[in-house]
Amino acid sequence: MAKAAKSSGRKERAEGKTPETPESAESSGGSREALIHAATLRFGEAGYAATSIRAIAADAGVNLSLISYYFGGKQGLYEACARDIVDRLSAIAGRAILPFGGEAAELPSPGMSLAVLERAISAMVDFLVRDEASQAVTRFIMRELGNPGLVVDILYEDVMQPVHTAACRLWAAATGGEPDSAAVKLAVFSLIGQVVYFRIARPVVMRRLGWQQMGTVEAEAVKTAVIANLRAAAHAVRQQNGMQENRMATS
Amino acid sequence: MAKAAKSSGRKERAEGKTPETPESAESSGGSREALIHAATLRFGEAGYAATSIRAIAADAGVNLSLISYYFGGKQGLYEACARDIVDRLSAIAGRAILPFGGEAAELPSPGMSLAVLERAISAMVDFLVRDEASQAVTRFIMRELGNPGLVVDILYEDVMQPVHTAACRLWAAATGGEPDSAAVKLAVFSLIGQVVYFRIARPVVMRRLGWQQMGTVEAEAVKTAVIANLRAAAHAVRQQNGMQENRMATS
DNA sequence: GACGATTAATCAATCGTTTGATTAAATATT
DNA sequence: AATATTTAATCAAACGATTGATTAATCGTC
Repeated sequence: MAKAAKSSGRKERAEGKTPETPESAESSGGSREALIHAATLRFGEAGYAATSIRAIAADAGVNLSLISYYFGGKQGLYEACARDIVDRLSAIAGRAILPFGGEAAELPSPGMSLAVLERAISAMVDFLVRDEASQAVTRFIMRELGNPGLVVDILYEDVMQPVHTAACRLWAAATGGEPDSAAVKLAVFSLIGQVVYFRIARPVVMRRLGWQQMGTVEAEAVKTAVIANLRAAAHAVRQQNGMQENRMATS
Repeated sequence: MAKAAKSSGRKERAEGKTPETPESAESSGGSREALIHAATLRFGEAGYAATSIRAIAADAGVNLSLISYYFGGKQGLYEACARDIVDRLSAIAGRAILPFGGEAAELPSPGMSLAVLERAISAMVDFLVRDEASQAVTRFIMRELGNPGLVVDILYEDVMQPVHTAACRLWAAATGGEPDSAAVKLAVFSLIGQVVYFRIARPVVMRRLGWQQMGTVEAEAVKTAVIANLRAAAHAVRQQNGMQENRMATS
């Protein structure tokens, strides 16, 4: 918040001298990347305030002062992590759903649109619920959503908004609705929400289901449940919109 | 963690004298309650590490040392807040859904069971998505879910497990299924997840929908979307279970 | 030798906690 | 009833530890 102003007008020292994102990738011995990697894990696990830059430096195996040297301070390191996460997620989304539902994409048939959505949901479950490596990223984002600021702005513009818009176009194509209508947007949010919740409430879900882990079979069960809801909702909306179902063998 | 042992074996002074939960409610001038109230807000907003006990004491208008005096320290105060939240939520759940789907409750007809679930979802949206006062509580719980510990254990046993079990019984009664089956449990989790997500991703949802606030009409739109999914899913499962629909005017 | 990268040492600030004293109320003793 | 004793509640002050940040010196390479 007031940190951006502070980091820009700090002293004379860091004034424009901070090697902000050395374009030449790994100019150093990788200290910069090691710091971002270690910091993303730490920040994701415990949050900003609970994480000390000493712990991050120790994890990265570099000296404490390199944080100020490369990022101007703790806040700058945090923002670099956020930028890194946004870039990674943006890259994933760019090749996952945008090619099918993006602005420039040719929309598939209703049946195919639904199938594309189902595969997207499936991939989302694998990433969010199963992949252990995504835990830190997920928590990082959820924490930001708690105190919406600049990071959420960027995340929304670069990732969430494009993905949600693409999903809305697919959903509208699948059910016969207006892609920009509130009903479609809310329906898509509901769909996403189910998956996200299985990530957030994972310990509760596992406990209630008696699961010892979240492996292949458990993730498959989650997919089945969410996709069943997706199909049921699509079917209901189709009928409401007077759309004819093209019965096809649902695997 | 090591705090429990420490607070019990402090010195001679507080040895067993720490007024742990003075049964006589407001024995003091309300300092204890003021601390819990202020701490719940602060902890909920910024998290444990980011909150200083000085800020809490200032909010509560009491002296700093009273935190150690009443709760043995910061950790003890945090746990007292968690206990307080669990108690409040447990009381809400006790009169919201347990009377209809609880172990001892007489299960309503399929149609009525669905209606009860719909009303429960509606109340959940009002509390989670609309009520501003619930924000701190919600964040408090989500943070705990991130690092599941003793608090999550208690929360699960006293609130989540009973509520989810009751909802499963209602869902099974409404769709004709086994209340203890994995499919039913996951379906109910999906339902809850939709509502919770609208709370977590509130800033994103509002932005995407172009909403300036989350008032009555917006909450109503969310309810409509989630309940539509509930009905669609119930309809699909009913058909799959060879259950006959009793068409009734859906408002 | 110039310069970017790295280091150890140190800074002031803030943290949670502890201390000793003070006040007011309750309890016991006379 | 009056007095002495004990207890609970509150406070200001200080403590040691840790925090993020900064400084000046060193290293390695071109």
